[in-house]
Amino acid sequence: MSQQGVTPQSEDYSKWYTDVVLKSNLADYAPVRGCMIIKPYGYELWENIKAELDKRFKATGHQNAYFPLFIPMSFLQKEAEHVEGFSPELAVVTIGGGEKLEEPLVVRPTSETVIGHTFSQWVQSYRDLPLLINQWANVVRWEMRTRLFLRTTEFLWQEGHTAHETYEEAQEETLRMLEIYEDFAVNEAAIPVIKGRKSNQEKFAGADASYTIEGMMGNKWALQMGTSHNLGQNFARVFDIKYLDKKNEQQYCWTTSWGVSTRMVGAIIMAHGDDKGLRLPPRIAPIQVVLVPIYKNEEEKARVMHVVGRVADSLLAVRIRLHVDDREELTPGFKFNDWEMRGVPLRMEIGPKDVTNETIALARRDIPGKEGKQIVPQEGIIATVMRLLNEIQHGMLRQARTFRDANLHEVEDYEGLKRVADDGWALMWHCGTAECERRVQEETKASSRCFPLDLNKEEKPKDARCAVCGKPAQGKAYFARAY
RNA sequence: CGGGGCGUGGCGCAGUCGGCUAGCGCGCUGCGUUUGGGACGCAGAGGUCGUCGGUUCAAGUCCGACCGCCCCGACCA
Repeated sequence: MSQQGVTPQSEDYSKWYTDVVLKSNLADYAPVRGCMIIKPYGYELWENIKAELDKRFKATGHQNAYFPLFIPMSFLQKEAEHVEGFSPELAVVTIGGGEKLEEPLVVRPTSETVIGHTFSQWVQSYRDLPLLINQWANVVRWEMRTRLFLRTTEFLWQEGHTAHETYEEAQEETLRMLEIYEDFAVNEAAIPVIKGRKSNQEKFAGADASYTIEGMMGNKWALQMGTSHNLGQNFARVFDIKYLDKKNEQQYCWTTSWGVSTRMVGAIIMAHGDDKGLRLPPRIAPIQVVLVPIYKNEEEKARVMHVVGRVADSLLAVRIRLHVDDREELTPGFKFNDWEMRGVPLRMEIGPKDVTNETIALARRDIPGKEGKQIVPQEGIIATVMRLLNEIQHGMLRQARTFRDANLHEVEDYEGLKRVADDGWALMWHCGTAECERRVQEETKASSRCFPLDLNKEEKPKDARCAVCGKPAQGKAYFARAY
């Protein structure tokens, strides 16, 4: 790298983001436009995200399976809204083995259709329900403009697909998975999120209702970090997913789908990163602790490395993800900066003084400068590290929440919305109509994010009117600049 | 697709009133000295100047076309 560090956020947030992704070794541009190469460090982060989500899916009775990458074009065309929504961004295969194909194959942009087709064969009776399936896969959407992790032509994700006997069960599932996403975001990624329902305009093509978790990024823009859809009987009808109920009558199933993608990595970068680079929450960080040995000569090296080895072994033994940076050609100072840029939550230094005093120097990534440093005894280091990692995890969530809450504003009218539109999120009564949302987006660049579930529980006042157009309000909605 | 910027060793750039062996910083290799907040010295390796065509005694430099990338807007997890 020619220059050290990353572009400051205040100078150019978007440049900062790209710098962080490239310089912290998460990913790189690929030779194909809009595609990326996820490097080992970035992939390990994704694997940790994946493991935590997968654990939660299994715990709620879901099973993993795998469906094909290629989908017959005719499948997509069965659901009118679905095909209309996706056709502009499809990659289509027309030649196979040198021969023009009878029917073009779509590279999956999502799998509702193939899975719908399959479900129709798997489901016969109410005894087969609920059917709870998830798949980890790559998908392709031909986007006009791409950004590393946030929107790439090909991305990795998880898509859950379920079928149920009743609308209520499907709705329950839809919200259960939304809560799992929230739980992951808050407790693993340390990002507070707002759960809400998408407006008609923003919902998934083919869904009856879409739900979202929205997170606030460092520039106060919103990012949809996960979605969950109640698909009603839309896909059941076109793919003939039917079951025989207890009264021996044929019924259409109620289906759901839900997904989280590698975009989550982008969320983590932008919700926590600072001018020094990445900051990773300990629970999902590929490296939780980096240990930098310090010595001047062979004699010191021998003494230091002896202690380094002992400390490293003890931490590794209790599954702490520790990395010893024993590169000889770099100075400790360089390593400190390097690992800070790469977001490692906790740094340990062991030098001659520590060998003599039986201590270890620690530096927290979440607290900059001297404040975040301390010298601790080698004795009891496991407990110390575990405690600190836990504190860092909670500290990061607290910081993100304080920032987020400081930038949420309730507004009474359109003027109020305009005032906060490019510097935070605006909560207001909203009619939910397409015209209104289009107007707001054109005039303020802010788009409707969601009707937050928590804030729309109570009966709304009879005279609640849209803050922008004055028509009867559907509920309270957040508007914000969004990725 | 519209607006803006840019293509020169791995990365960041200079060189562009045409002129001789195409430079600089970082990185890389070797050796030595260094090492508690981005070390230093010496010796090296590495470039069909985005592509194609034109003008010229001579093109990184001028002209034309094309290709690609990045940023800002219209579609989306």
